[in-house]
Amino acid sequence: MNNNYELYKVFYWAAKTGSLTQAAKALYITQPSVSHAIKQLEDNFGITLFYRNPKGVSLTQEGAVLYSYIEQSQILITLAEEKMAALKNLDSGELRIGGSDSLFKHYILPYLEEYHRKYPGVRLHLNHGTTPEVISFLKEGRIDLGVVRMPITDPQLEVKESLELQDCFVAGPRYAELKDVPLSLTKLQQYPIILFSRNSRARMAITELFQSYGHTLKPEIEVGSVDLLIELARKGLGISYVTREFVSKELEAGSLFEIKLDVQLPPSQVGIMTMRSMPLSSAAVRFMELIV
Amino acid sequence: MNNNYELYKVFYWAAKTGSLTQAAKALYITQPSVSHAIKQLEDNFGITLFYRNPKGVSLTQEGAVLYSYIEQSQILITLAEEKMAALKNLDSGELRIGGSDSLFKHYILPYLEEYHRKYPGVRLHLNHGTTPEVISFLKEGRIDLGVVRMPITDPQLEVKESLELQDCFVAGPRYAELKDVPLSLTKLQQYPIILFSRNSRARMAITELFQSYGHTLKPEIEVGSVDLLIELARKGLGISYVTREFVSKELEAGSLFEIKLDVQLPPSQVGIMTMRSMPLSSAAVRFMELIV
DNA sequence: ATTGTTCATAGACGTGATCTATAGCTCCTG
DNA sequence: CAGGAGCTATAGATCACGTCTATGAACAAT
Repeated sequence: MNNNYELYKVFYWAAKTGSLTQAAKALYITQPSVSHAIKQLEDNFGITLFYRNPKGVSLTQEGAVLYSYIEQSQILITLAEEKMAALKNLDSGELRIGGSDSLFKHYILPYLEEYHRKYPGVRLHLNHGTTPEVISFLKEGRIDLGVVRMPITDPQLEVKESLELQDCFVAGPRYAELKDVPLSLTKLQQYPIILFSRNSRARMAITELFQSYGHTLKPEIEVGSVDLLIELARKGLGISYVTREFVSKELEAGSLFEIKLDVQLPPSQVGIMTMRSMPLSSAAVRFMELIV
Repeated sequence: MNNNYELYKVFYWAAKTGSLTQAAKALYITQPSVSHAIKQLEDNFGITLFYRNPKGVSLTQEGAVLYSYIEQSQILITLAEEKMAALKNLDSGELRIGGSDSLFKHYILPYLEEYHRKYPGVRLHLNHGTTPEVISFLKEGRIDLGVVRMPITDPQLEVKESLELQDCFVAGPRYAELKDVPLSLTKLQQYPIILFSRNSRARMAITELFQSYGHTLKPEIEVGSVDLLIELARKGLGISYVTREFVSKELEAGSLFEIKLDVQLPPSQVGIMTMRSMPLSSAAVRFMELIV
């Protein structure tokens, strides 16, 4: 009694339509094939499933019992196929992105809006965390892709550089005297420096830079949010180290200005990380296409 | 996207075991076959269903969605197959018999007891009614077989004669003077006759017999139950026309005696009716075997 | 009678599921 | 570090079996 499950599909349609001929049409096969399939089922079970009437077929007692199970089963399969089709053309599904709040706000957000407009059926999840946390999320399968600062060296990860950012020091009107005057690192350190407190890539990069010039960077203030970093600089509490692209509005408006240095600050790359071994969901693939 | 449902069986086992190799073993096919089947599903959907890990496979997001549907579907099919096996070897199912109460009580009952002992899983239904009613039940598919008096001439019905009965007149001690004295029909009619009231085969037969001898049978009392027929005769209220085999106990005990007639009363046949066009359920087939 | 249904059966055909063999990969172990 | 033991993927050959066409048989309706 090892039935090919395909036979149940035939049985389902035969029972549902009450006609082997109709079932054949629904399944795009010929009537003898249906006849044969039903016969197989009946032989395998050793039970007659249909009465053969002059104008079709009808279920026997036992056939009706079988149908009560098979009907549900077939409906589930149909639903499954519809669901998969929906997932494929992104009428449903979900996209889970990991990264820092600032990147979300200033880089990812416009793409997310566009994505959501195109695929309103896809549920969006944002998980913020530090770069190592985001990598963990990825490896645990909790997110589809991560948006972080380079460099990432993990061999398990596929990283695609997608955006170049330039970090810089900015200050508010209070320090107007520094405007347009190239500053040395030594001079800079005489002012209160405001840095991002968390162990971020950007923080590490600037610390290393100072060290390579023989300086030690000691921030006056440390904050946990990029927005706060900007706010504090505007209010004149010090000089903030921020990503230039994230303060473009303030720079244009004049509420902040960039401090020129006599050394070149290295640009930083933003990369999109994915797990090398894990195939991307369609939802994620489309987002990647969008962002490039 | 027109998947062979057999593929879902493979998918189910692959997902369930987390290993194509294990799935292959469960399905008694080879690992490449499983590999191939999964690939087909993935190609047809255009969606990757499994992550290929070094020690097996695991479901992707989309694969997990599919699994949630397919798992239910497959469980239903498994249940269906178990149910059908149970129906086949009569661990479940039902047997529905139509007939008269007297035949149930005096003829069918012992077979029903034996049947129930052999197949306790089969639910038994008895539907009593007159012969035409039983025939209707059969044609409406409300019973599997009918037990009735012959003759039955309906061409749609298959009838198997299974028992010969002899109807006779019986009386109680009150009429002891009639014992062992052959009686003519004319004489008989001088006594109060008790007949079954309903339009039964037995009643029709005896009425016809009287007519063939130029008499008209006018019962003093009519009752609707064979038991009452017997009871009234015992109490001396008249002479009952009953089936000899159904009063064998009373005849032996002496509470009733048979009245000899100078004419031969024709025997009557009991037949088991089934619908010619409808295959019998296994439960019914077994019962037929038992009763023959 | 005749025509149009229905399902069943027989036999031929060809696809496609399954097989064997093998490669590539990771992990574990001596 | 080499070798073994897992795992899955791929290629190519084979043949079972699902599907087809053609036909029959039974029944209903015109």
